[in-house]
Amino acid sequence: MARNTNAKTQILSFIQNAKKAVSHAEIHHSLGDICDRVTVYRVLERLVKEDSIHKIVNTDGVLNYASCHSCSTVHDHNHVHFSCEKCKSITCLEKIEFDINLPKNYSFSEAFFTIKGICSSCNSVENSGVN
Amino acid sequence: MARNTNAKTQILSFIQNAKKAVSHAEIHHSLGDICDRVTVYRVLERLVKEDSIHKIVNTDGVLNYASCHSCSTVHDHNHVHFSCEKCKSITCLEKIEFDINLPKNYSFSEAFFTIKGICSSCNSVENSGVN
DNA sequence: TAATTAACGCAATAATGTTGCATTAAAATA
DNA sequence: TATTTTAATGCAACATTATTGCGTTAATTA
Repeated sequence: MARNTNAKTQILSFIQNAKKAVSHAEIHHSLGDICDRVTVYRVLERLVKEDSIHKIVNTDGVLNYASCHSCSTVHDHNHVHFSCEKCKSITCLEKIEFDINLPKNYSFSEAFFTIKGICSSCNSVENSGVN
Repeated sequence: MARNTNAKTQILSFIQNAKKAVSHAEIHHSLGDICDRVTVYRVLERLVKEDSIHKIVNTDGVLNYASCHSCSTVHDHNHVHFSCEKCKSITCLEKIEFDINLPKNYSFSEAFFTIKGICSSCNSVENSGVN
């Protein structure tokens, strides 16, 4: 049976409190010496398998992890992610709808939709002249 | 000014003839000793910048490269890619339409849409009982 | 054909991800 | 609570992927 270890608790908490999707490197650097690099990989793998967090591939190929606040019990992975070119944050845009009409004989399994651009808060900063 | 070298010619030709998007590793292994690993990286970077090929991030974070046959002069990157879970191929599904309605104050730059599933040819193989 | 310099090869280095195995500790149970 | 079980960890080694610097090669221009 799965166990609630210190590493798992802290990593999950870190991801849940983050306002954006975070990478393995960010987690490891931020949590410092609470556990080994390898443990972070293994905990992330476990959390994804348990459906506590989900994995997002950034547009540059970097893997990021996020807990989806709107997904209460079950994660709906088929929503759109937004990747900000300025602050590099990845956020969920769950409100966006899309239709999938695959060609004949294709089977659907999962959708990974990411839109690149400038996020709301970066646009505000830009407009206000502050940086 | 940009130069047409042997490495560039062969790599571009390999990508154009491929029926699916190919990774750096696939290109380097297939073309063997025509050039160094580093050169492959640099040629791919150049080809992307020149808009001769485009870069696709697979759902597992692996970068793949493809020349888009339907994009004659200018590449339209905002179409959907299909990633087959069985044969691992990545193909373009340019016919799929989607609407993007970003929330207030977000700016759009580029869309990366990938759908995971089983492709047509793998489904046919499965149905015919052959493997 | 000579000059220019983009592109290359090679070596070194960094970053990222994986595996094996002995040890540790979470939680089930006696 | 003490003991047992084994999931989870740390550490070392290794594999893969990506980047950088620099001297050399060769594609293009003059």
